[in-house]
Amino acid sequence: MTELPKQYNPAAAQQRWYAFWESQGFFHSEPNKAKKPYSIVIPPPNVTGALHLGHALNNTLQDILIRQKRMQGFETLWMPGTDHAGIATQAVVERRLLQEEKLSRHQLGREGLVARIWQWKIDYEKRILGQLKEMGCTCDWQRTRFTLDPQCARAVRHTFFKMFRDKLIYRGKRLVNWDTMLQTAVSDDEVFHETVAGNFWYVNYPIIDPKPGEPNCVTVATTRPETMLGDAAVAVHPEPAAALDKAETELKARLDVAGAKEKPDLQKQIDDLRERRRTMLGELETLARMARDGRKAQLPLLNREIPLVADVWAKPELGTGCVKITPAHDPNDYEVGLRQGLPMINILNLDGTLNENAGPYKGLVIQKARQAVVADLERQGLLAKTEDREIELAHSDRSKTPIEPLLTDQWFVKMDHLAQTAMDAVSDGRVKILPERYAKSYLDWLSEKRDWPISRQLWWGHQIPIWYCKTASEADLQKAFAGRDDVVWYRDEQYGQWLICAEEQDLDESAVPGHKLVREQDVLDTWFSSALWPHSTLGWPEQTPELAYYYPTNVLITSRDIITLWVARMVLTGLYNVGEIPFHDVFIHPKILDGYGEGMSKSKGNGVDPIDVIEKFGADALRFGLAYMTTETQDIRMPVEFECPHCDKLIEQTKANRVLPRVKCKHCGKEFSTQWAEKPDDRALPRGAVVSERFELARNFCNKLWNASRFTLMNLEGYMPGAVEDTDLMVEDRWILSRLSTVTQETTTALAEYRYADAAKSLYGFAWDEFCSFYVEMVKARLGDPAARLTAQRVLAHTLDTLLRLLHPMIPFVTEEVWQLLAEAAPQRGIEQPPCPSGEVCAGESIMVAPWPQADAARQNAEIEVRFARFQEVLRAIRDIRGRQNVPQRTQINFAVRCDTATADLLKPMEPYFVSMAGARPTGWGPEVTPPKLSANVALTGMEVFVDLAELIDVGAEVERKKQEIVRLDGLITAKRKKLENASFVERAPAAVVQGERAALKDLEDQHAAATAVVERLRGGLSRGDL
RNA sequence: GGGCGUUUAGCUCAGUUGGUUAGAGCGCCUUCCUCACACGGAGGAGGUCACAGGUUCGAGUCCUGUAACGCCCACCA
Repeated sequence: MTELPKQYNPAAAQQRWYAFWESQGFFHSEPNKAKKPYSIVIPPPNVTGALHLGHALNNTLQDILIRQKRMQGFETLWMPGTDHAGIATQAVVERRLLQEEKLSRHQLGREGLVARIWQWKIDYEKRILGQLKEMGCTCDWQRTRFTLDPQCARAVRHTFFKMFRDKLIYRGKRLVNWDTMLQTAVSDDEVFHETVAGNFWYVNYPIIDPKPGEPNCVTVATTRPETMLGDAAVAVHPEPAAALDKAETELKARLDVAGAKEKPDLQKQIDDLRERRRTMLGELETLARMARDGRKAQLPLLNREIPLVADVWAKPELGTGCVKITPAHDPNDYEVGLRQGLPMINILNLDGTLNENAGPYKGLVIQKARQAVVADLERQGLLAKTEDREIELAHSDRSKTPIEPLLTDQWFVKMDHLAQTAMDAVSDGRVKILPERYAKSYLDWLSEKRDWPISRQLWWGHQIPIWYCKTASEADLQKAFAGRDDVVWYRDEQYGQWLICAEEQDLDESAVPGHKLVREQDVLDTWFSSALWPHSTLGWPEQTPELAYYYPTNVLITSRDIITLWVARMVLTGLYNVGEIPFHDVFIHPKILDGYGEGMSKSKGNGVDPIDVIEKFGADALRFGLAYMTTETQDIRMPVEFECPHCDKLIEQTKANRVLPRVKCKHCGKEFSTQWAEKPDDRALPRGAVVSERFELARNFCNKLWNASRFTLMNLEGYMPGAVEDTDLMVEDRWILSRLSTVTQETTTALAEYRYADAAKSLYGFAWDEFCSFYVEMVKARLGDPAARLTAQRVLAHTLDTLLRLLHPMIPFVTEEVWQLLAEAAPQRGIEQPPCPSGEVCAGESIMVAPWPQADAARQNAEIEVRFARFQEVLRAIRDIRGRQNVPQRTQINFAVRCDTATADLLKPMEPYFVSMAGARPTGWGPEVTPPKLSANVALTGMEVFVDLAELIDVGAEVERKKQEIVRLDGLITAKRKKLENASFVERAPAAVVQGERAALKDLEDQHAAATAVVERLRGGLSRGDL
């Protein structure tokens, strides 16, 4: 065979084998009654942008399961696709349009913009799917779906129609989060709060016709003074005294149970409250009475009369005790407005400018209006005071601009019943969320049962299938849609119109003769289509064979931030549409954080592109590294480095340099560009990849495996298939087969429980520390011995073969590369009788479809493992002495072991391995062994190893070392004796533990004696001048 | 304000139902380019397991409290 390179070359293998697998159709799945199904739907990545390391993790974990289940004989389907991500994608494309062409979406028009977004989608979908392929993902690409494609669109239409017909969808005026830049409503989940520096303005509203003893104005505090233009009232608590009492009682209750740290703060609050009672209560009570009397205040600037109202929303313990009520622009005030029957005065246009209700401020944007209002108030002497204050300001997640609460007409899904079904599915265990703690946030969120706002004023998405008609009578509709069950309608009394919903086909604007239908312009929330993903991709609403076979899917693997947005809604629509849960398990994987504990994101500049990792370390290393880091509780912290394109050295990424367009390499002094490079001279520089050295472990591991394979392949000449005779097996054979069986079991169980890190560590340890460090080393001699060679080859090939199969789901490329070579060099490998009857077991066309190894419990051999452990101990002792005495590797040393005869019998057969693995020749075994005059020793449990060092030894150093050891042992012995002298320990601890402690003590004492003896011998040697 | 998570070697993390002298990888030190592998081999240094109490014969592990960090949720003028 041709010589293999010393280093595994991932790039070539990746390209070759992915193309091969795909051409063989291994990824494609069809319903197959002869096999059990195993299916996963991908969390469809947004077409907003390219995938990052979080996606790489998510998809690696899915592919590992899919590949393993495929090998286990399941008919596996991994359903791929992408999400149109309505608002996110439109926002990205609009922003770019504005930047690069100075065009707004209105200049382009709906059709034009949607066409642009489609082009974006095509580009990014291609890039995303390409990234998944480079990672080795075995999705069934023939089934790739997109949440906006005709099949998904049909599912959306059917769901909407069904819900509308079932009266689960309604239209209503609600205060929504309004994004003035994108000009759409966004849900609470698309809003983030950010602390910004702001002000707290105190404004005086004059009282109309104050009577004697009454204040002549009422002061309110606000962070948003411009909203006063929409004020409908000023509220004061109806019973301020009682409210203050209540607040004080609550604070006192908290004071009683509070820790020392909080107490001063609480006490201060109580004092404030009392002060307030003294100074403000009288006036508040007067105001409450005035409110009951229907008195009014004068709204400054607009000179509108607004009522004083008594409402519990006004907390006497806060602010001035009075609060302005702006029902159309504040969620709480909205509630007050409803309670008090106040007018809802909207002062905003959809673009964030003020409308005619704002009088002279009409046309100003909010920021300008605020300045003008404040200035005018000040001029009129109505601004009582201004304070600086930090404000938690709501921002749109998409446009990053401040959210304005706005009263608009929106569509909603009623959640009460639907949410309950989704809660039940998790509560009763039909859907299992792992780790379990995440079930709590799922249930908490659903239990609020807040109606789901599903309309978005966007152009990119599923247009709501509703047509409005104002003029027709119900008889007209009945006539027009006679005999059709795919059209339903309801009366919208508020606007005096019909809402007509069509299940599948769009309605023509003249569908009702003599009347004009107008289609709803809004589109649906992107999660509406994502919610259907598990069944829409399988063909619902058709009863397809796929739906019958693959649904419910087995597991959903996703990250924790979309448990509510997505997971909960999938469960609910699955139950509603299909009548069955969408998946049995939900596995929530860790988040990837940078070295500062911050989440990775492109906008922060700390994001890592999986392709950069693949280019530097290989796809297998990416995958294995991620699996290795996927533990149950810990997020993955990953310090990030730039890789200098000039000298390949790594430069730590800091918060400072991660936002720069160019970075200077501290090693070679040359500059390179980053993702921020925009100016031509920045862009001209070579780009520095962003990577993390946390993948080195995995890269090195792949290389280690490659080299162990290389060794195996180099030694398979003359291989003959066939079973091995049990009597031909050497101790190391039995040992490695025993370990192999255990590891097979561990890996299988770990993956079944989504314990990826455990599976990876188990395989890593076995491959490196057992297979490479011991088995391969020990088998070397036999490979040169014609009589022993064949058995050695067979066990070696079998072990490597099994190891490759166990590793394949995690590192598919290198295992396939080796597997193929192994199939040529050692066909039909397998050690049992007969190894591979049909040849299919071991020498299939690809490791991808080879069977998953079965743990052979009969091969697990405790006795052999004990013998091996003793052997390894002695070996380590010899190497230890060689190391500490600085004896060169090539200098052979002699050693003897004093131990009982049973141990001697155990170790004697290992003699040749001491020679080959430690360059050490045994001179004696057993109880009779006497130490050479000048020797170094290591005392082990029931054994003492002597290395005869004659002229080699540095006696002074050895004595010093031993003295330190004695001190250490003294400490341990004292502690142990004390423990054993403790009567309650001896009485109450289990006998086995006590016995174990006694044995440990004896062992320590033996070690102590041995060390003391060695010191004496060495000193004696010195004093007699034997050196 | 509520909830969740984390805190173990310089760094990144394991540590199973409480039980001998707490582990790994990287980094560091010594040494070896020995015929699979320097992306390697051999050896070594390095930890009062965040802190304070408690339960227990025995606590990194269980309980309570404290602190720091992170995440999620929440309508406060």
